[in-house]
Amino acid sequence: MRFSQMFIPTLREAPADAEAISHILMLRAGYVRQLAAGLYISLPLCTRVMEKINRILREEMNAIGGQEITMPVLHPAEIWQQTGRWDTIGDEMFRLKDRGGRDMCLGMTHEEIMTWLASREIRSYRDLPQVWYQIQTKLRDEARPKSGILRTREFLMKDSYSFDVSDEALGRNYQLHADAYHRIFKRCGLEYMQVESDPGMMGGAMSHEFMAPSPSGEDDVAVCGNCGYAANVELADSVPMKIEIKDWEFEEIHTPEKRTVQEVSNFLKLSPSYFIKSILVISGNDPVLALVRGDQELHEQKLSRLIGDHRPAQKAELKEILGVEAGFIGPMGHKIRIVADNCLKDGLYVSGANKPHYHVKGVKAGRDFTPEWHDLHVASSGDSCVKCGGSLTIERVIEIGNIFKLGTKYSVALKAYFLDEKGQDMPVVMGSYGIGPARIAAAAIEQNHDKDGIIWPGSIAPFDIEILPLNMKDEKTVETAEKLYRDLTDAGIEVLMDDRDERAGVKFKDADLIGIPTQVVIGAKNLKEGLIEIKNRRTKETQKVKVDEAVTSLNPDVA
RNA sequence: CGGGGCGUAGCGCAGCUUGGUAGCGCGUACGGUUCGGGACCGUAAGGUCGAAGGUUCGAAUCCUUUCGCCCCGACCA
Repeated sequence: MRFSQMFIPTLREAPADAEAISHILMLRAGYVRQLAAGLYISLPLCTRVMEKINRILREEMNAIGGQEITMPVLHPAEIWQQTGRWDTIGDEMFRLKDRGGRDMCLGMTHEEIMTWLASREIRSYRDLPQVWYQIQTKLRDEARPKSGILRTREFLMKDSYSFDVSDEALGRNYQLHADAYHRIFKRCGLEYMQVESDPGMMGGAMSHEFMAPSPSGEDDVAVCGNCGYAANVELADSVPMKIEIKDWEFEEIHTPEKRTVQEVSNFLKLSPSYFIKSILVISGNDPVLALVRGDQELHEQKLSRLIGDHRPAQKAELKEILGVEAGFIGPMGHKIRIVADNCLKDGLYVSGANKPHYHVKGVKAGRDFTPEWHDLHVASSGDSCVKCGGSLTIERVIEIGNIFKLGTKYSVALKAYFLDEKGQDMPVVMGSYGIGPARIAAAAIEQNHDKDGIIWPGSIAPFDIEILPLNMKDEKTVETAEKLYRDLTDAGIEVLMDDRDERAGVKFKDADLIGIPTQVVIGAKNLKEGLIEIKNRRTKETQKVKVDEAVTSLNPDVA
């Protein structure tokens, strides 16, 4: 492809409303343009990258027996009503009516439609297993689109669905997908990890996420450096840092106007880890007192899994239920349900005294209060691994893929049953598996760039090689470039040739921005000695090569 | 949805406090000189100042409403 014939609108300056590196570079290098919040136009270069990624996805999905199909993006409401998600999903679903007044929605995912198809077509255990996938547009009315291409309202997703006769069979397909995902992300040149994740509202039994470390990510994972335990902090278990057990008498301390853990901690010159943080929440109509150590954050999702939906208590409720104002709550002497983080089992602590402007020192679990024990804290750096005791670190990541064991939730709701060998009607056992190709591209940029621009991993770069004839008015340069362009193209290499009549500097700058892994620089001076330069975009290392040996040195199959 | 910020030429910005009819850099077009890391000189085109309403002799500037975009948080099947 010739640069002059390709639409590559590079920008000298980054538009002001871009923040994430991948967003800035995709705009500057002429890969995308924004249409509206969370809606992006993919320009020619980006489209090539997406095709590269999608090809890898197809190859690996086909390799595990996936069959590509294409589902509509516009869905009738009824199917979503049958699984209940029409009502549970809310504003994130784009809804509309057709001319006949029928409720419709735009697909944010395809469990329902895939299951609908299975329910009509799968009759016998002999029809199973099936793995169907598509690379299809999803639409979600995101509360907050952000970070350029990372969180958009319309995006491509590779989503596959497995249909099996049993949990064991599902387990096999689940593992096949996990293996395929590892191959996919490796081939795409990403640094990534597989972590345990919360099946959440997908209603499944087990799920994992594939995460690419990047400061632009939106999730945090806890990773054990020793045994490899890795989990989304949404569910990560951890053992908090141990504290030295104090030998305190039970005593009341006057703490005037000191309400927060931080304030009392400063006042008493005592680390926050010696405090009990007491948080009153209302679950349904019942108050629940949740306790974590002073240096911890209460984990809302863990609490939800324990006590169900809840909300923080209001000030008035707090006073009414506990008889004391916020800031001086302690776990002692209350009749309500109390749940506490495991780490409070041992040791003596400071907590509110249940009377204004007083705290107590020497509070002991089992003696002064008897809670239900659970893991209720947010894992943080420095905590210990629950599996091996190793040290946990927290990393910011971009979610690039996920796999779910769905079980029979959707098949039961949509009556996707089959007859087993005994002639019994059984619900199909399902899994669902997603990958966001645009997120792969964005993560690749986040992980591979420098001050000058993008550095694509070769497998997903828009081109393999960019040829830079530095002076288009020099006959020898042009002649050499044209021949090399033909020879490389004939050798099956994807080449972009910057044939624009631009100054050398402009070509260098644009080439670095665009990020094609290998640059071939053709300049008059070197040409006099019969040489051209091969430059590695990542290392900036340059190697001078004889013109007639160029194709050989550049062709990885030969070299 | 809560909090914050920003909308002025294709892009980046100034002008707004203290109203007087819009400017700078880059880019674009044309001419010339240049030609290995975003060249230089000259000429030119390009803006209903996000939109609507109001105040005023006069509004980019003051007031009201509204739309859009970004960031933080909540949410994220």
